[in-house]
Amino acid sequence: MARTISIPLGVDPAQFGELNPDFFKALGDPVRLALVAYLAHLGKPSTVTEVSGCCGVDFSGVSRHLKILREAGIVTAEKRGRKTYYALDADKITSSLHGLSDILEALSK
Amino acid sequence: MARTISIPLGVDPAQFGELNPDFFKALGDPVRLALVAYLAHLGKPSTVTEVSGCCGVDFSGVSRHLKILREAGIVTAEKRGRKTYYALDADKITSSLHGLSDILEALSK
DNA sequence: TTGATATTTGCAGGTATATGCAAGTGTGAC
DNA sequence: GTCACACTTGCATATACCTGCAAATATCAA
Repeated sequence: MARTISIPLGVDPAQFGELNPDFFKALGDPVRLALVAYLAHLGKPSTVTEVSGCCGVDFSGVSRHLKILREAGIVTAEKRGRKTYYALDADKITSSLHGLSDILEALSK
Repeated sequence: MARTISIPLGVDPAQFGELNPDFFKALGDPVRLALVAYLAHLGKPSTVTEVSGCCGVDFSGVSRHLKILREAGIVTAEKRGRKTYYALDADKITSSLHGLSDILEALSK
């Protein structure tokens, strides 16, 4: 699967912010979206064990989902001892959303 | 596939705006994201034929992709004669993005 | 009516994704 | 060292998805 979109002919690549399908794909799964909501609810870096059980999936699956979220720049992962703390990466999420907001702004002009 | 996420235990459903995985999943495909960018570039309601050829997929595939984008509330479709005009639905996109922005705001508090 | 245009849908293929269970890795406690 | 803990990864299965081609539908033009 492509990591970035191929800019269509006639579209100025600089016209819009970065548009990465992997970012949206990562959020396009109900479990991962629930994990994001739950991480926001907890409001602090949390472990796989802590967030498991909120989505009805095995913790191994949660681990995999968190990896996908991390690779998409949605969460950060920090290892401390035998625990890994996952937290929302607000800055990266914001910048990933800019591509879309730019499109909407361009439309209203 | 679930249409909405199941709210994790301990999360107040009213705390965040609507979070629909189908919205993000629709944008999580390189072709569909390119279509969105191209529709924005054209800046006007456009037909399947017009946007086809910008993504290297058969027009039948483009038709299917546009249907997915429509069902996700990203584009509108209006039939006029034998043509169907697709256009970005800025309002719906904006409101779908609010769920995420709400999360980010809640984090910074 | 006949034919061209515009789009949608059925079908079949290949590929990708999500899941649970079990096994593996690494770290800390004793 | 030995054990439990926290997490990750391999494997197998089932499901979902994207794609092109061809056929079907619908509208307009002549």
